[in-house]
Amino acid sequence: MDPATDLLSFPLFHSIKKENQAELTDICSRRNYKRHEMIYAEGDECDGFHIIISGKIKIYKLSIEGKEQILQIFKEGEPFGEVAVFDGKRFPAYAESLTETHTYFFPADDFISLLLKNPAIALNMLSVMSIRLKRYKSLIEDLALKEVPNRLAAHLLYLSDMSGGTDMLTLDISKGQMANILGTMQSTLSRALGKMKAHGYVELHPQKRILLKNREALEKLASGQKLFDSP
Amino acid sequence: MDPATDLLSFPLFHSIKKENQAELTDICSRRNYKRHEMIYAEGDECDGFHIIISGKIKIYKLSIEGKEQILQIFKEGEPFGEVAVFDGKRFPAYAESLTETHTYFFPADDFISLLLKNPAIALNMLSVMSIRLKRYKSLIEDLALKEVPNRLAAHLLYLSDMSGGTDMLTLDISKGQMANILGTMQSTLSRALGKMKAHGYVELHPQKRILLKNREALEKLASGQKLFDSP
DNA sequence: CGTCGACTTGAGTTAACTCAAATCATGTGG
DNA sequence: CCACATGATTTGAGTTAACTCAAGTCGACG
Repeated sequence: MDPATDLLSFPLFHSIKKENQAELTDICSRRNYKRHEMIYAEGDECDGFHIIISGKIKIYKLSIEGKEQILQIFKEGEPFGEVAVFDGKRFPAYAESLTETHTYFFPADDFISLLLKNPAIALNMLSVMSIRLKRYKSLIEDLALKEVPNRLAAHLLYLSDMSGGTDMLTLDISKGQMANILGTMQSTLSRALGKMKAHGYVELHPQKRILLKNREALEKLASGQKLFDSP
Repeated sequence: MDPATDLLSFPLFHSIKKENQAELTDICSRRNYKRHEMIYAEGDECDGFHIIISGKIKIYKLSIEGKEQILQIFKEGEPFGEVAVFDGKRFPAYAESLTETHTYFFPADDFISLLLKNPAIALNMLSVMSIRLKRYKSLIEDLALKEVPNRLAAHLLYLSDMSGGTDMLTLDISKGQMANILGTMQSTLSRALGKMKAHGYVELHPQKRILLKNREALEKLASGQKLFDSP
């Protein structure tokens, strides 16, 4: 639990210079959140960003009627809230813990001056943000160009990738939350999953588990092809 | 037309160190594209990124049926293609010139080593990418949570912002391309604009010009409120 | 003035939405 | 260990925004 060694284990800081390691430890502080606690709201002034030590949080937007669109779910090791650090002032979305969560918090100004002394970390940060941009681009593509079953297939395959390519997924969120990631309703998601089951592409098991049975078909769906309702 | 002074005029390079200015000039080269030329395709290996000297390009995704979703349109002074430089290997979307376009091209490796010597430029780049992430977040929000008329209102107000807050917009793209930005069909866009006109929110003028007549109503629409079909 | 691409309008269809009811899981206290 | 309560999920029925396809109109430009 020594912060110094702890911090260096995050990929973001691997390449920090020896002489700045103490500074890194100094500027960061620990923050703790209970389940379902608001970490920041859209429009809040940005004071810094977090790296997750343990737990799980969601970044989301709210419509005027209160419907939510989840932009991303972050787990241990991942930074969040960094956008507001570099572009200026305010958080562009909400952040809320899904489980009990512990983070290291880095004040914006201190972190920027650390970056100026450690360009390698700035490069790491650029790479983190690049990956995020990429993900957002494909989310936009999905929302604009694909229908729900196709988005669902893409998401299932993504989840499988994230857990090392296994065919037996264990969802760590409710199906309602998953619908919010896919930009649809719980009932629509349920029907889409039902159809996939009927076609033998997946099996639904208790305790939020889903078995992928026909990867090939799912890949086709994910790439935008329509496989349902042909005959 | 001296590249050296030219390059320094881009905000990205304002803070470059004196001793690296020559290097900056050395590594970059000029590229020229005719109207409607493909600059790179999704999945292409990334060799570097561009800054636009003059002209206009679109970044877009294609669905399997060939429908396009425009992610962004870039004009003079803006960098593009930088995501692939920092995260690795391949371009996540297509880039195509909309008009005759001239750019400075920076090879990825050379640029990264320049960044390591000029952390301030890395910070500028982080800020550029932060702004992009923010824009994508709100595009996702719009696509997932709002209907076409609301997205249209938001986009009109955005265009007005971009041109200094004027009420008389001059579109620099066709309505068909605009529909692709909004994630909808040309015909749907046309109907939505028609409704806005009928309600007196906008006036449609020849030569791609649109006059915003009721900003307040447009703001309400943009924030997700439904104003149509009440009586 | 004619032609070509851009835009609008019309008619019919559909994916996904809303709202509501029914069912299923899970955890708790008796 | 069972019965019930609570929340999550599924199913049903009706509605709607937006889609497709097609035809018609406008407008810019040679």
